[in-house]
Amino acid sequence: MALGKYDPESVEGKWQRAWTESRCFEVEADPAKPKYYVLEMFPYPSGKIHMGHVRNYSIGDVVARFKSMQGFNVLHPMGWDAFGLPAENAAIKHNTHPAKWTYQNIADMRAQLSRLGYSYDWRRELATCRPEYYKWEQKFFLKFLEKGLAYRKNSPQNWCPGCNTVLANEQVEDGLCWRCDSPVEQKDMEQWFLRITDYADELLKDLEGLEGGWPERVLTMQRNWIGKSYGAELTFQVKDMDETITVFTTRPDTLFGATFMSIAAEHPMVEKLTGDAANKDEIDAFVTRIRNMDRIKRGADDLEKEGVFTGRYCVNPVTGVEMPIYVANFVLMGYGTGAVMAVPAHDQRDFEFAAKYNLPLKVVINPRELSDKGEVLDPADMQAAYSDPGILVNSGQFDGMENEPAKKAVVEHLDKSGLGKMTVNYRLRDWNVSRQRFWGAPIPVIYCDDCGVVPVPEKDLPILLPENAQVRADGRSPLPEMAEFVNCACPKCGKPARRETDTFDTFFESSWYYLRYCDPRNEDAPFDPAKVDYWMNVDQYIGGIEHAILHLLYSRFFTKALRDTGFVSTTEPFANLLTQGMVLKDGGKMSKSKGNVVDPGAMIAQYGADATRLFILFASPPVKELEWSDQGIEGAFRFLARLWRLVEELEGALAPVMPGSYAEPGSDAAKQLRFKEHDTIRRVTRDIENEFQFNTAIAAVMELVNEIYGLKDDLSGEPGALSSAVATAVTLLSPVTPHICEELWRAMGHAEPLAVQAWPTHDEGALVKDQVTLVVQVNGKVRGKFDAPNDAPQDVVKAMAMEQENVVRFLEGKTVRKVIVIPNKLVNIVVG
RNA sequence: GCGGGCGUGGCGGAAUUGGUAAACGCGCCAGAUUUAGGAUCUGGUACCUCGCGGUUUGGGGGUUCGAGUCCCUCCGCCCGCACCA
Repeated sequence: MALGKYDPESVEGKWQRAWTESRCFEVEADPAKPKYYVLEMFPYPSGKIHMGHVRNYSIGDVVARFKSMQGFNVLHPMGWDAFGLPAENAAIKHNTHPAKWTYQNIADMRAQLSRLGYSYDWRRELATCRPEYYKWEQKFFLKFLEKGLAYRKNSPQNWCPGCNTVLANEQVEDGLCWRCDSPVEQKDMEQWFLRITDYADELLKDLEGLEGGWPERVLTMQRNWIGKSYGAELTFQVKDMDETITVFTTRPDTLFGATFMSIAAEHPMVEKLTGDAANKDEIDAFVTRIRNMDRIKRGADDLEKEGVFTGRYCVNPVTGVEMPIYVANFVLMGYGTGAVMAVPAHDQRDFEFAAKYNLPLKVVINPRELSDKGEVLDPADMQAAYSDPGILVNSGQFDGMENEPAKKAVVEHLDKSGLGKMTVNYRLRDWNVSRQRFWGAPIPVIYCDDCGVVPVPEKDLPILLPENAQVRADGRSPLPEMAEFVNCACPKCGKPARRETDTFDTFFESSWYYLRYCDPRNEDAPFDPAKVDYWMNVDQYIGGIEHAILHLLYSRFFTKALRDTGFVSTTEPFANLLTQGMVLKDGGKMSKSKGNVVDPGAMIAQYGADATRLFILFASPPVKELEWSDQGIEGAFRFLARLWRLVEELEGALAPVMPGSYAEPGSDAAKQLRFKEHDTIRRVTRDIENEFQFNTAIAAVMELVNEIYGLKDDLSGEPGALSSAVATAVTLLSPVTPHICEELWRAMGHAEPLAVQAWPTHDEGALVKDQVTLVVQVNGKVRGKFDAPNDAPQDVVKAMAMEQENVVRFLEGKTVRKVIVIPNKLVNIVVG
């Protein structure tokens, strides 16, 4: 069989068909075999794959093929995160149903992905918008309701006017909608929440177990997001009212210095406190202004502190001081209790606020240096709050204590009268999963005038998204207007009732898809627990850093919630996480507006899938950003053509031997090639296994190919040596560029596909050289090189080093003080 | 402010973890071959120097026979969180 010219298109099509026909990537759970689950974050079916997808999925494919060749039973699935807004917006634009747009895009993208030759088990493909899929999350929701993990409440929520829906806290970035960048507003709404805060501590603690497997950056981001802080809740009596206000503070040790109180504009007490205030109008105007302020402005750190006095006071429980209560613009309802005891001497914000409104400062923490001198900080001298540690003063019985132990002592003192307790506070809020959009999974509850909120009985699932819905031009969901959807009978009393018209946040779907892949066609259950037990956890998860908090936190929570509702036994979904870097062009992100988008389809058409994969894996290590280079992909193509020509030239001489199989004594050239061959096996295996350093693994194969080119003429009489080395190069490269490698493997005479061959292992014996080259240094500077027998005795090596011509020159007239010998590597002669 | 990461040729990036800095590739230069080529092959390519040699991993200092790698310090860049009480 003559190879002819390298034509990627025909080679790639041929092997893609061959893999499909041989079903070599289809796998089943088999407890007798070691498993490996490699998963790439599934795409949103936008219609077109981009270079980010190619990078993500190429990384995953190398891992999958490599592990498979190493003998693992590899689960490598692909599917579609198919609910979401773009489908709805496209449907509005083209006056069609979101499903139609979505399924068309899925078909298009599946075809594009297929052209890249990824080793997916396509039988497991899923789309989250299919009732067979979302049915099960409706069931999960019912279980969550039963367990109290889902609940409904009315509260101020993030409203995106651009998307016409609420957003979870995680979906608001710098006050803007994560999807459309509209400024997010606050709106009081009745919504469904999942109690992710119940898991705050576990989510935080279990991050320790992910150490090493997950990037430090992601762990840190999750820790910050959960935001655990230790402190106390202290309760203050409102003067002349039968009301109390509870604050959260990390500094209970400064309680004696609390001179006023600040509460958030959204605090439920505002109305009660100001009901009969003389300046009620002024207060209301202030509260309204702050509440309507856009989030970016309100969150800016240069925003001037301002507030308004409510006319009410509360009583400091330890000093009896009457503390004026202010509504202040810097107090957030979403953190702690929405009320802060103000200690202007020891908190910078309170300091600034006190200066503006002329409120008293009281020093209660004294710097140690001053205490040692018998002095006390004078409020009149203070230019800023003193927030460092110190010794308590002006604090009654606690005077003289260190402030750290005083925290506990003060709280214990208050605890006797029920006014204080140590608490832990989290920044994390419960997850709002309601969305006022159409293209999502319906939330399975019914509202009955008599019975209230009634869960849909399990037998009535799935609640289907109507196929005859007509999307509205204004973007609002058509569901509330659809009588046939809304009107239903109360499952409890049978009277007419109304169906919930909100749908789930799309992150609900992506929080468990990795479980469904284990058993995607199950019609009786979300998955067979035995299959999930076999395949889970995901051994290697690969995706973008943008999901560091959103999807990755939700999925971790979901796994724990499903564990507690009896669906799974695992507690963390993803053992190892690789966050791949972005693909850039001209130093920036590829975007339509910049006009710097490189279309993968065009690259594949011009250079082939193999060259595209090779370049994207070679140009940069996976975690780093990758700068797209048109010359770079050309170079990748050139290398493949060079490899092709090598096999073509040697074709008649090559025998279908296994990689690394040549072991005859042979000529020096054969020995040299054999060394390179086994060294390459060692390096490539190590580079892929340890750190996914595909770039250096590829470089190693290139070196081997260069070596074969250099030695081939000397080895024309030893075809076995050449055959073995070529087989090695082709095999080691095959996870990266599988098509061309299959073709060359076949050209060597092999009958079985390369994809199902065993990954080669190196022979230590081949790495032992008779002669080694050592470097001689004089005072740490390289002065010569020489060859010596492998593992020659130190004395011999030392003597040889000293005899080197150039070394002699540098030793002249000097005294040798010390000679350091690193066996088979280096000699350093220290002279003085 | 808090936390995480990074800094190596013209460029992307290597360096078996303390042992020849710049592997591999891109680009560039020269030559060969070719009707021609953006194809292919050979050689060169960190900087200074004709050369001997000297200098070089953001700057400075330290440990060591030996430092890109370890320690201290300063500078710069990127990312995340942030009026968090």
